Amino acid sequence: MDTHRSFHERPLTVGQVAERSGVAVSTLHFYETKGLIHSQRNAGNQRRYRRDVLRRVALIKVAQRLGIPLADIGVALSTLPCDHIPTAADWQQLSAQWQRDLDARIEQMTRLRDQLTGCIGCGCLSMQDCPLRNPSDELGAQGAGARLLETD
Amino acid sequence: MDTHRSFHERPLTVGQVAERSGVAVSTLHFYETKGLIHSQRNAGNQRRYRRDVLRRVALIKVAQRLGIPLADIGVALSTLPCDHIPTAADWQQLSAQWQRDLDARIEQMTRLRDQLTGCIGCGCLSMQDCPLRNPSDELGAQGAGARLLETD
DNA sequence: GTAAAACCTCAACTTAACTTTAGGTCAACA
DNA sequence: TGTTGACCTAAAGTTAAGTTGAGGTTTTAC
Repeated sequence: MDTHRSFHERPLTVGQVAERSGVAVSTLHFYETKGLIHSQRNAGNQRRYRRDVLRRVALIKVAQRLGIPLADIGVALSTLPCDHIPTAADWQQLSAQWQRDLDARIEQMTRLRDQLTGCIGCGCLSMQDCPLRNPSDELGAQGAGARLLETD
Repeated sequence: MDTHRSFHERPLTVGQVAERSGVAVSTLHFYETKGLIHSQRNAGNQRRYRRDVLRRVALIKVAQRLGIPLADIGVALSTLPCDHIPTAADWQQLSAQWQRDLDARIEQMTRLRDQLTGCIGCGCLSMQDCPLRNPSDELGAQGAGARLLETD
């Protein structure tokens, strides 16, 4: 039993993490320089990862799919404890923020789709009061707010 | 009447396009080098734009909000006619593709949100059969497919 | 008719997120 | 015990999407 546990808690090499997470070794090095992940070193100066790094990398990738820049992901990840392996509650708190982001993004995309359908797709080429003109329709994590769309 | 029409069809300078579209002059130059927009030159070699360039720029920005890279936007825009000012039908055809993209993106985001809610947010930290492991869940225009998410 | 504002080109710089290369070290195994 | 594959660092290169700067020309406005 103890043997079994220690097998499963044996730290991972960078190559193993790369293979299991699907990112390149160079990317893991890169993430480490950015402070997104952390490692211990063995006697020969090689990286050894705790297994929860896999979840961290997974979350990085999920966040990237949401268009969140690495710097912001780093800030979010830094709320995780460094002194112990994150618990379910730790992860939950982290993902809650991104769920709100996602909800907002979905809503904005939906609005965009409706506008595209109702405005560009239709005959309102003069765009007298096209909803796409709305300058306050921002797409959160993307940063850039919509700009004024003039009549043509 | 004729005076009025010619006023409205007078070509725009790059500064006017910049102001009315909300993008920088340098960006318009840049878009032109990428073939995303086109201009005529006056006697003094200055750019003069047809008014429909505003719609083109607007569409570029909408597409960018969807995460579509400029190169792909260029391909889509190249389906517009160069020999005449695009009609409503021309624009409609173009936007139809992006509506499908949008639909797909919205669906994927929704799925992602549900997974985040149901998986990372919950206690399934061992992730034996976590939906986020699903390697076939791609985010179209983003290019990168989801990678395998290993158990930790 | 002249001065300021707007325009021109071309090249170099910027940021994000990586990848590649070079030159060396460590570890697994036959 | 040697050699091959995995690792190490540091620096340079890459792509996307622009921005900035230098040096010169055109337009516009008084």
